[in-house]
Amino acid sequence: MGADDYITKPFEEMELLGAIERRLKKYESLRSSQSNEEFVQAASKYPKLESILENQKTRTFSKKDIIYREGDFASYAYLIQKGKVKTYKINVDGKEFIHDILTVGHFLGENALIQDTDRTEFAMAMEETELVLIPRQDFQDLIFQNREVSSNFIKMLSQHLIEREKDLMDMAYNTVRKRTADALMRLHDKYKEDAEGVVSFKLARADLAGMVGTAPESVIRILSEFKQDGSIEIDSSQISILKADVLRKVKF
Amino acid sequence: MGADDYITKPFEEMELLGAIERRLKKYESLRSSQSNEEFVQAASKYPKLESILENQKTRTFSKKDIIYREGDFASYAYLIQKGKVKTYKINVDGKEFIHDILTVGHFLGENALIQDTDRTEFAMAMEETELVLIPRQDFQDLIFQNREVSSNFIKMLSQHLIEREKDLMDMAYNTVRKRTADALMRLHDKYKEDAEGVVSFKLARADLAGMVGTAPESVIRILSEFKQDGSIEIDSSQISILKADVLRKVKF
DNA sequence: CGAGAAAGCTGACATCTATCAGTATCCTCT
DNA sequence: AGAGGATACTGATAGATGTCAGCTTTCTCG
Repeated sequence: MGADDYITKPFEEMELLGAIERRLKKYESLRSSQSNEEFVQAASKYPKLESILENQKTRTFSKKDIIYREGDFASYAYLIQKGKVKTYKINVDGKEFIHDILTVGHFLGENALIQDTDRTEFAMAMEETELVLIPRQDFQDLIFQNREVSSNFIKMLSQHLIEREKDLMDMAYNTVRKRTADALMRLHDKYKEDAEGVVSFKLARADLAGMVGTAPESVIRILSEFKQDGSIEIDSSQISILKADVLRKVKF
Repeated sequence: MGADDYITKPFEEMELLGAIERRLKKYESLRSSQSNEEFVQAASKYPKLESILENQKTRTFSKKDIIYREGDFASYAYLIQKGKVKTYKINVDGKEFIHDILTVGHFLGENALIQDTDRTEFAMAMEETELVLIPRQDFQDLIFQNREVSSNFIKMLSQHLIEREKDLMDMAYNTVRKRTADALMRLHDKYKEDAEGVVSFKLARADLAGMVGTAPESVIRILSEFKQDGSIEIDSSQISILKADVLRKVKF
């Protein structure tokens, strides 16, 4: 598959390229909305990529540190080695809209490099976080100088676009209640089960509200409904999903 | 710029490729949300492309004919030669959410070919419409077999993604009133001024509602407000934008 | 550990918007 | 041109959700 195209590249870059190709191949074969997380995890498990990344510069961030701001020049893409990061926009009234919550093994901030623009969103560390820095030029060379990779990137972006369009319709016509259930399911599918087979995660109500596109108070009320019917369990900011099947069936 | 890459292709394809490259270059240099329309118009003005397209198969559709359905195999991309087409999804309750309204010179249905999937949306002729058919394989060869084109496609898709993410936040936090004003402005920017410098277009309330993601009655009420303050003029389904500047400043 | 801050929660309330029902107007097709 | 259907419009109403205010619980950091 076009191996000749990068025969002259240094070893590290070849390996990283290979890993990203594989990541994209994997992605291509999946069509569900949780596929993003899956393929990124698949890539992060690739041992060669791991070893390369260990040799790179890293940087640490404390809770609530801003990693980059909307409008910033994009110097790096990042790989999360430890911690949790939210990417979000802020609207004219100062309300946050959270795009994504990323954890270990996820890539972060690559879009501005692909697009070759300034940052279009904010990224904030939600806890103590360590990131591997992938310099702008390295990343761009990787993406644009190989036809195979480019083709796969096109498909990946196209897939994301389709998902966003579905999100848009959901945002237009679904109730806050359903959107909240959907957000919980996205989180559910992203986190691992514990020993008892229960998925749980720590997330501020305000952040959940930012994912849903609503007010924290509304999220709180809806969560207590879900708690009433035994779908979830709440221990302050820790949310445990007890009945994912029930939540998935929420219609309004 | 990589002319060698397609030296062996037949003349027509070279020209079409060139036109699409130019289309993408043009796009790349623009960053506003109306750029999609602009670059497509730019491409359609390219005379060689026009002449090639004249030799292709065309097909006509009557008002309300469905051009393709969600789930269909995507056999063609289309170029609109005459008429008006809406692309939309339908949610579980049967409500339409309109992605786009496309007119003469716009490409249609190319996304499923890039993505290499079935249709993810519906397309319906809103009036008597004539489309040029671009066969699947031709289009895919064009897109994927040239690095330059691929790179530009990546940037284009990435740009669309950024726009959709903004749309998503707007959908989450803006009122129906503001979203309606925004939809009117999108239409305003897409249509040409008449002799008196006024932009007007014919659009069913239900379709406008489908663009905004609300009920037709809500759109009607909001339009009559805009009519009250002299921002628009209404003659049954014909809407004339009189004060675009006022509508652009609508906050809630 | 304790104080102060941050986050979670609850109730009251106003408002926006969806829905339904009914009427008026327009458009299409013969 | 005229009939019938589609579309536009209006009013009434109910329900969902945003906002504000105040209180409680939890967390953080010195």
